[in-house]
Amino acid sequence: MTTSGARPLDPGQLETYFALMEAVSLLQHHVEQQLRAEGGISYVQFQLLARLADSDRPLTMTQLADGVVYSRSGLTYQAGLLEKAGLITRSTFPDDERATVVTLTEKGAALFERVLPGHIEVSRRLLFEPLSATDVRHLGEVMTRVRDHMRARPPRSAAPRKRRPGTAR
Amino acid sequence: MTTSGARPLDPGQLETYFALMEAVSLLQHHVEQQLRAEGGISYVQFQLLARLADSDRPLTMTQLADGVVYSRSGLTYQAGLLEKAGLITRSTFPDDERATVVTLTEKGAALFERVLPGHIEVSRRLLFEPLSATDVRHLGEVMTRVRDHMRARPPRSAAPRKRRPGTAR
DNA sequence: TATTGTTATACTCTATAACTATA
DNA sequence: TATAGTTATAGAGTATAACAATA
Repeated sequence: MTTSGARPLDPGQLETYFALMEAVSLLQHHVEQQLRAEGGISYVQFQLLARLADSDRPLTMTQLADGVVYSRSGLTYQAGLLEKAGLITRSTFPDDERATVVTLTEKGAALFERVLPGHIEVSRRLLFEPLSATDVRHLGEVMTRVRDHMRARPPRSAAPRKRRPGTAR
Repeated sequence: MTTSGARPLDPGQLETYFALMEAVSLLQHHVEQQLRAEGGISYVQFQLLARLADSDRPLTMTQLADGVVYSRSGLTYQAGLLEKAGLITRSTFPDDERATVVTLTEKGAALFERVLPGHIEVSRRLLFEPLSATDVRHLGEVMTRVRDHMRARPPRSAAPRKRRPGTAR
């Protein structure tokens, strides 16, 4: 193995990849700062609040986790923090008592509303300021395609092992 | 206060922003998995090795940190790990004895070479596969512009400005 | 005094595995 | 047996502040 990736990228590709990674790292860092400063929350927590704010009905833990967090316990941890801060509530889902439904409290909704403008302002100042309308449209189109591609194509080599259902471990 | 960012984004902008953030989050996650699985290193550590591999001369800690890590102690921590793993060495810089110069060991260079193909393969499969050559060129051009914009325009509200001891907080 | 880097420390976050309870 | 979620726990990473040494 390890020969699977011997084929080099085109020169421009590597540059593009690094520019993308570095730019987004910087963006993430600034966004984290803004959210922490103005709302005392992390970007992960912001995403969870955003999902709940976006949905007109409560979400189960599993629905909430999707794409935001990569382990169940990670979500339980974050939900615990949000609940302790009074931003969400958790309760058993009557239709399936294994599930937990998560609701945004008024305080949570208010915090989200309070934090959102600054969040948008950061993205405008750091990301959109140097871009034309055409750039933005193209970037959005391209990254949407990439995102959907990734969602549809889960890891191949990244997974340590194909675990069959029910296997130990 | 909090009205600083009341102006809304154009509809497409918010979508673009979230698509970008989610796509790159997924990409980062896969990349971390690959690096951890094949080389036992994190993306931060990969970046540090990459910088050293890219440079024909050793770098000081400060040069190495630039853009990769946001605190001095964070770099010291990472350098400590890399040194303990035998991937780099640190020694005093004769010309300025305050500085530490970092050198890639043969083992470090070998690890980097070993891990790079898989890294490239992940980026190809997840990022580049759904993109045309034009998309890649445009994406690279746009993200380079954004990156340079961010580098040139450090945080406004987020900056841990030089504060004198005893200031608020 | 300012700068380079390290250390001590506290904190946040993540992930694996074992667990409970429902289906 | 499988699924939803929690808990226990361990480990990785980050940041702030105090520090030492050099410029």
